Amino acid sequence: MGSSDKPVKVSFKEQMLRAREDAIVHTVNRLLAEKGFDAMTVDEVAAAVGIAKASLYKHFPSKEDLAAAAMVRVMRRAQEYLGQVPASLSPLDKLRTVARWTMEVQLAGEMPSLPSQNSTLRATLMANRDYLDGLMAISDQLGGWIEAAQKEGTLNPALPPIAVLYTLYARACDPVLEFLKAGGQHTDAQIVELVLSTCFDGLNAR
Amino acid sequence: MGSSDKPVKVSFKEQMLRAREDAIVHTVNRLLAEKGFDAMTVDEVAAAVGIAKASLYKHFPSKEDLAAAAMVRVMRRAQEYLGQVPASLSPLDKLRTVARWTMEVQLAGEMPSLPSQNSTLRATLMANRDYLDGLMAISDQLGGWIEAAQKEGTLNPALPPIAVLYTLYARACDPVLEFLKAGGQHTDAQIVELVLSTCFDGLNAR
DNA sequence: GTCTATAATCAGATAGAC
DNA sequence: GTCTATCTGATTATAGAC
Repeated sequence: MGSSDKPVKVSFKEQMLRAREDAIVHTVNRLLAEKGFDAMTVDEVAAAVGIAKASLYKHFPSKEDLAAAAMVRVMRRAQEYLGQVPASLSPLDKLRTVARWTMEVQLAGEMPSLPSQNSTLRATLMANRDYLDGLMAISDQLGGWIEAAQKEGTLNPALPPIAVLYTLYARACDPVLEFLKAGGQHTDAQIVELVLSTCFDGLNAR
Repeated sequence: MGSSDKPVKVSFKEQMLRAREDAIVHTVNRLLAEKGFDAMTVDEVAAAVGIAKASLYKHFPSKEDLAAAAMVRVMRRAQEYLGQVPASLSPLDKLRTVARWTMEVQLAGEMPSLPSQNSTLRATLMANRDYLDGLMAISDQLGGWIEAAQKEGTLNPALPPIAVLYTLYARACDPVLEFLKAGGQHTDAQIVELVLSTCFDGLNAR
């Protein structure tokens, strides 16, 4: 910091640092999706990235912060996706598109399973400004589409919007995808459409 | 074993043993539902039951077997419930009733979260005869109802029965229930009916 | 079978040289 | 910042007395 004589070199170093941290977070994201927070070990992360464990701790102060960075990354990716959803779509189609995207991310092995129980990760996330801001922004945008779709009469107006929102979030880490994939009877695309159908159309005949 | 002179006393001792093990398994079941397998510690279990940790290991050879016993118990409870579902109900109503029951069990804090990832627990469960038998029996019964409901035209015939089965299983540990409960805006009964509605009727308006 | 005490291991985190 | 080597605490599991 403060070296005003060699801006180019500093910038380069910072670029390398950034790239390294990106690689770390990417690896953490994958492992988080694959095994979950508890089963993921810091040794594993270090080995996968190809650096020593102590070096990891120079970048992130704890395992929780490591995971939090990955969760923040997911939030950012989601926000980017939301930003490019065609405005021409109906509110319901926007929601369907987003749900489809989350499932595709999950099938690609890049959707961290949410810290369902009272883990130490929960506390870290709830204290993380970037994570909470992202979550709020996403919830607001989806919430708007949900209410619009209900006004339009395409989404069941009897459901509280918050319940719809949670249902969509839950579909992003639905174990049904994993089960069907393990069954080996369907392609990824078929699995996505199946779960999308059960989510929006329900199990009942129409 | 083999004491043919004091059958009464032996029976009593076995009864005590059985009761103790029931208490253990019940505690494990609760902790498993509350925190999951990884976060649950054997010390915790021992403390909650009120016996020494070493005593636990006289009953169950490992933490995995402890958890497996709890999972087997859940399977048995499910089979008992299935056995008393009124035969007079339509196939669809049978499925709805079962789904409602699993959600009530979850809200009561007695539904262990499934070992979603490649945990050591998975291996133990897949080698456990009682668990697998129970799972098969349940799947067969539900599978029959699913196909009947599809033939009847009340359940969407376009869905592969296995996908419907997995969807019902997944609803048994749906995080939406926990989320809505944490929100504090709905009673347990309302939460169950909400999720039941989204499951069978879908999010779309009808 | 129950206990106390302890072994054995593993994983998160750190020290200190370079 | 990166490394090797180490510390520390938590956790599964066991030894051995009663």
